[in-house]
Amino acid sequence: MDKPTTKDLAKAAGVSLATVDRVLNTRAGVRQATVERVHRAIKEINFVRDMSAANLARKKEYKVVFLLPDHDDEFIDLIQNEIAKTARFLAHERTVVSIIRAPANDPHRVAEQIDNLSLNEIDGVAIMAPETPQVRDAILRLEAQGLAVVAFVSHQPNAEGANYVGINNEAAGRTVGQLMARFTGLRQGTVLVVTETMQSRDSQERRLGFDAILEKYASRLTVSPSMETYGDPLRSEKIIKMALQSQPPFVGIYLMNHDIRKTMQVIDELGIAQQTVIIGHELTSYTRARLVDGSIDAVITQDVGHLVRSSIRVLRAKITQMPPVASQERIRVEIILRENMPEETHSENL
Amino acid sequence: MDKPTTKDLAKAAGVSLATVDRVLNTRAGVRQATVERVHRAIKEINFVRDMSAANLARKKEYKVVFLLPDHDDEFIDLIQNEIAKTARFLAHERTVVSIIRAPANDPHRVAEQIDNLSLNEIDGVAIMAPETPQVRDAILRLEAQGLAVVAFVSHQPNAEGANYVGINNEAAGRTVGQLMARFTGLRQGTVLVVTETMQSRDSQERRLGFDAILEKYASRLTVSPSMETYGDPLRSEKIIKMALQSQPPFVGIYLMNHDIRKTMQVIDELGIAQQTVIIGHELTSYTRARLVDGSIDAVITQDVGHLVRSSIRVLRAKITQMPPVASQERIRVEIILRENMPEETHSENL
DNA sequence: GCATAAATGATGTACGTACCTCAATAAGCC
DNA sequence: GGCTTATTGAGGTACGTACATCATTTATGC
Repeated sequence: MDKPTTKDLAKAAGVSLATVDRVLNTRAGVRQATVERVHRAIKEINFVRDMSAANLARKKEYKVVFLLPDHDDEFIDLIQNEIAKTARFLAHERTVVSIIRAPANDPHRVAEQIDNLSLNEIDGVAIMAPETPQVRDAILRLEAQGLAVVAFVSHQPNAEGANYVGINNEAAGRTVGQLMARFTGLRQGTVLVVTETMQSRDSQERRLGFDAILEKYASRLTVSPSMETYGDPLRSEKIIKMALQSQPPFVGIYLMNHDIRKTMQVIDELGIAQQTVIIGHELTSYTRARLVDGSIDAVITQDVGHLVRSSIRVLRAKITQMPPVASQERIRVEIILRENMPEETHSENL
Repeated sequence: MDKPTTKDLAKAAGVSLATVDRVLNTRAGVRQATVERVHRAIKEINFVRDMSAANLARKKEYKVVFLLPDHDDEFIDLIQNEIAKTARFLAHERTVVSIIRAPANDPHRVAEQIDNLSLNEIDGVAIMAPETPQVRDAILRLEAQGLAVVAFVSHQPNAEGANYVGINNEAAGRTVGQLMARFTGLRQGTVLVVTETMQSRDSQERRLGFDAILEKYASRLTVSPSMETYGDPLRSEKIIKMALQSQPPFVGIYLMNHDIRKTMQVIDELGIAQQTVIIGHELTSYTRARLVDGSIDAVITQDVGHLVRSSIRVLRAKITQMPPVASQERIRVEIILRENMPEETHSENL
């Protein structure tokens, strides 16, 4: 038996093709009873709409936008790179992606950008921005207009409709904790935690998970209060220098933020013990080099390609009102050591 | 400017639609010069064939088969499960997958099964079987008939056409080595290596990587010769008991094979030191439980879903003679500890 | 330069769905 | 029951490609 088509559906439901079409595309002018009849028939004959044919007929392009922070750290670069790569691949699937930037630490500007999107005949948006009331409201406004929204990398727990695509940050923190506990052997001492800002929910969750595990499995270790760099190299230098010099020798350092370059420079300059365990986030060409030369011991990361593709899949599922394949969309907390480091993907020239 | 269609291509190449069709589908009866002209035009206007439309018109289903070993370990179960999940998703893409089993340790029977495939109007095969001359020849025969073949999980280095989809086993071994080195702290002693058989290339590669890293970074550790269980519980018990009792206390155990259940039972019964580091392969519900209760310290695994989907993508690319997206097909060597263990995917009832 | 074969063009149908128009029917109301 | 309105049906065209048939043009060998 071949896959049932709309024709089969019509026959099974005892209605005409036109009515099937009306039901499938939720057009007006069909009695509720008939709608239900068709839906029952759909289940009965196990009808699945051929989306390729549908898209072909629609000649519609799904327009999807990534809204990213406008500062340039390597993680953002990776994301952009991956979006570009995926974009080509997506041409085959009638999906067009583009990127918009907004100053992440200015909620009003971000919200403004989000509002602009609705003017722009767009179907879905992946938003990477810290959770703030302004952003949340802007997201809700988008959704009210029927746009599909996902929270990309940064969770937006108060904008309920926006699916989160990113790792579980608490699990990430716990994982760092576990590695820190094991890699420091039986040593005692203090672990330094450096972050850009503890304002962000992501940082808070990571810290939460990290502390919980250390407390549970490595009470020999003390965790310092989080040092906040605010992304400022001068400040970085000052506070880290202070911390490293004033305290007893550190057995470990947890670099929680994306752009650890500045922080690592300071650490380099000050010179720390060989056996100090340093763990950071996100696999970039910078952290790769650090893993190779051994100055970073482990990196916790998420597959950026997966992140991007998953966001787009979720957006498209929302736009076309299809159920998403949950299992494929789960983003893993990946542990990267020197030896399991995947090859760097050359940015595949167009 | 909209995406160019075959019509645009015809115009650009200065030929008729019929000729474009002949070239695109490599039909006979076109002068070489014309073929080249069309190809040049393809590049010029950056034409990409709309595969959904093509498939629609072809009304062709891609028939793909997974040939799996017929013994039932949990890893195979995972794979089957994942194939089933993917199958539903693939109905939308005109691809039908099925599974065939063959006794992995009987090369002749495997080869026989492979030969049977060619009778069966099938387009592509993913083969998971130990590398043997019989299997290699059977694969070459398939390819000679124009079937697409990938080597699934088990590398087939001598059947050149068969792309390998699976992790780099040497890197996997190195990764285990690195974890073993770090997790054992500064302890000295012996590391036990247990495997089903060292006949298989996969085992050899893992061992190679493992040894290399330990030698380099943990010369304090001695690695035992590989203990081979041959999948036999009685033999397992005997050799492991002997090893554990005769030798000085082990600081670590590397379980290299898929089905570690039996081996773990023996280890349980004998009772080993709490701090002995145990590392195994593949994240199954069994190893999950072991990670949770702490009796296994780490698991090296590959994303089975990714494995399955990637195989299918590669097969389809080969069948339709499209270039595969290399970066997406790279299988990562994943490190799973208790804290970064992904949720188990409920087998999603149909 | 002619016969023949090879290459190319022209045209139509099909795939499964969307979307439109107009006609036909059924339901709801007084 | 007759009227209006809400539903439903019938049929066509389109999307981009595949595939088949037949007509026409061009190249090839002699």
